[in-house]
Amino acid sequence: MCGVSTQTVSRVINNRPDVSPVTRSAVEAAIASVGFQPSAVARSLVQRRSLTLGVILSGLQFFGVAQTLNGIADASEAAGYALLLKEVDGSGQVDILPVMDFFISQRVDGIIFAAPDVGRNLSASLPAGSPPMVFLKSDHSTGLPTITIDNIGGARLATQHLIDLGRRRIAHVAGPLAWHEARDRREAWQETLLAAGLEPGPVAYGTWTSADGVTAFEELLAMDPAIDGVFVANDQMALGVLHQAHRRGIAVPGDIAVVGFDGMEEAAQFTPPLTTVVQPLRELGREAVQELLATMDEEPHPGAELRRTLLTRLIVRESAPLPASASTPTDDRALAGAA
Amino acid sequence: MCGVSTQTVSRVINNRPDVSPVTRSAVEAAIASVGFQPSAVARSLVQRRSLTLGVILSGLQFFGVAQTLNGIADASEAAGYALLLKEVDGSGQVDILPVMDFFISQRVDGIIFAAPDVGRNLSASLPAGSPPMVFLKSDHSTGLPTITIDNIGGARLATQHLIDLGRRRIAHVAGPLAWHEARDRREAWQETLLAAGLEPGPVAYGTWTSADGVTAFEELLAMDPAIDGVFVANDQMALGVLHQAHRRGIAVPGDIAVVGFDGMEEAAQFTPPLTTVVQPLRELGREAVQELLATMDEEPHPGAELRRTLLTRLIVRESAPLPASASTPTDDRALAGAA
DNA sequence: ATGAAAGCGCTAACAC
DNA sequence: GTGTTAGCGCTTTCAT
Repeated sequence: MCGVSTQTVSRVINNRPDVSPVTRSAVEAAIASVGFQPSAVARSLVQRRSLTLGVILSGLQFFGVAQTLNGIADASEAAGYALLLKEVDGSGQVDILPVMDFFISQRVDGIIFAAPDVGRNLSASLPAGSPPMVFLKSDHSTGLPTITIDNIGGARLATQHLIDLGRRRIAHVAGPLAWHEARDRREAWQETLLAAGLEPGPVAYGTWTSADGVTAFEELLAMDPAIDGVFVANDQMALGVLHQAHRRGIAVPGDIAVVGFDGMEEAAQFTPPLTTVVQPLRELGREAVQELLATMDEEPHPGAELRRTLLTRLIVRESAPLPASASTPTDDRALAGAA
Repeated sequence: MCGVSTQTVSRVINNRPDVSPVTRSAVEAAIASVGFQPSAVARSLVQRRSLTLGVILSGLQFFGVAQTLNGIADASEAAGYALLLKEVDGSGQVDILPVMDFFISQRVDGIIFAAPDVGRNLSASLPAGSPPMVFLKSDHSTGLPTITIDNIGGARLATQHLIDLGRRRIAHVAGPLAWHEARDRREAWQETLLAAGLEPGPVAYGTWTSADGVTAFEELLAMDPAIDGVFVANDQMALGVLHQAHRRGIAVPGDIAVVGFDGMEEAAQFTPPLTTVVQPLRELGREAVQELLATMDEEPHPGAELRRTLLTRLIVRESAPLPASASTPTDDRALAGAA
């Protein structure tokens, strides 16, 4: 100590009121001169909180995941929390337990789970001292605190739009069914068609990539050359569909109308510009953080099950334009439940 | 303690040899039954290392950044290191010092700096107890340990390809000059043209987005309607260029040939498929981690300045096809310096 | 307004 | 093989 000693320094650092101005500035000077940085590690140890949130995700290369992380980083930064990142292998079921243990040993104050899917057995076997968690991509049926995009509503929007356009033979390009999003979108597509008295068209599968969109579209055509509409489960695969249609001389939307899902910015510059369902993904990330912080504040209610759903909206562009007789149904579902 | 006491437990956890088998299994049983997780925080405190790497980046929404992070996560996971993530605002100069202080207070073992640019004054003013750092996006002139993509070589490759194609009026769509990548690519474009005895065409600027590609292309046409080739500084903006060309009835590559930069997977499904320069970004992330770990091991050489450059390669597609008389110059530069 | 003592959960160094 | 002692750098509690 270059003057007085230890306890007072702590008080200065934490801006406690009970320090005399002269002592304070003396200490501050000393700190600055040595370039001293208090150890967050030691502080975490004694205070039993790390001001750190754990994030577990997979598939950073996908638009949606990166976008969500963006929102998470944003909100946690604003709240003064650091982010401990864990990317897991996306293929196959994620074994969540080791990751949980890791986060627990790191004493994170909360965990955001944004990997594609969780083992069903999870809720039962959560380690004892687990910090609060929020799940972003599971379905609500798990009984875990969950925030999701309204995939069902979004897919319904997309499919209904194709129906309103007068299409009758509507196919679907789905994502890998290990992803909850892929299941929901396919489901809603099918139900919407049935509800409209139409027979569902063929389904092909891809792994979200644009190259898969190409092959999936080929499969659809092979299964039924007469399709006049396609709902594609994400924008990247939709790009592949548009590409292959162009290559084969199939007019979009003339012969086949195409609707995507994601709302990535680039979709407006596809050829033709893509009608797509916009997901509030950044919002999703922010919500997750806020929800987590809220949960941490009020420990009394461990039973209050969180199930929030963020709504989507349809952006209509040339790949599946408005019906001729339309009024203004562009944003027929607002972004509710947010902020 | 449910049997013996503290030190032995530590030995069991760390798999030390000097524990009797019976004691070991007893302790392990106890640990499992309580669901005990050792505190990484306390361990960090006493060992003065956190097994954590700090990553500072901005612009997660951009293909390149997310891709790099992917590589970083990959390699650090493999090496048993956790990742502390800090996203900063990309617009304008990043004030790195607060972030450094944050990381220092968190006692990270190393720092990867992947934000667009660093203040020139940095090298001088680095805090005293800074852990080893690696810079991914700065140019080598800073005197800091740096790993970069060979933007200059890549841009040269792209431009030369257009020249070889017989184009004579070659324009450029550049990124924001605050990014070192944008500066290098523009520079190399210009030099390559001059070296070939051609006058550089017009330059327009964008902020990496596909929408900016549209407007930038319009600006180029306004400046010089006779351009017959465009080198675009990233694939997303190139998408905008292709889109706008199509909209205006300009044939690609017939009237104007287009070459991008990034090598994003989707480029193969653009209309027409995009000729582009592939960057080994995931590799870049991995290299960064490995370099950092290596530096941490051998403290003796603080002066050994690291300056590695990862080479790019050109993928030729329809937007700027091979010259008619070509042999096989597709991969005329290999991915050297890697692995 | 300041200091002294104790302890957060672990490991290193040395006994035994 | 196992226990003891000490201390990592901080904050709490209680004296002064």
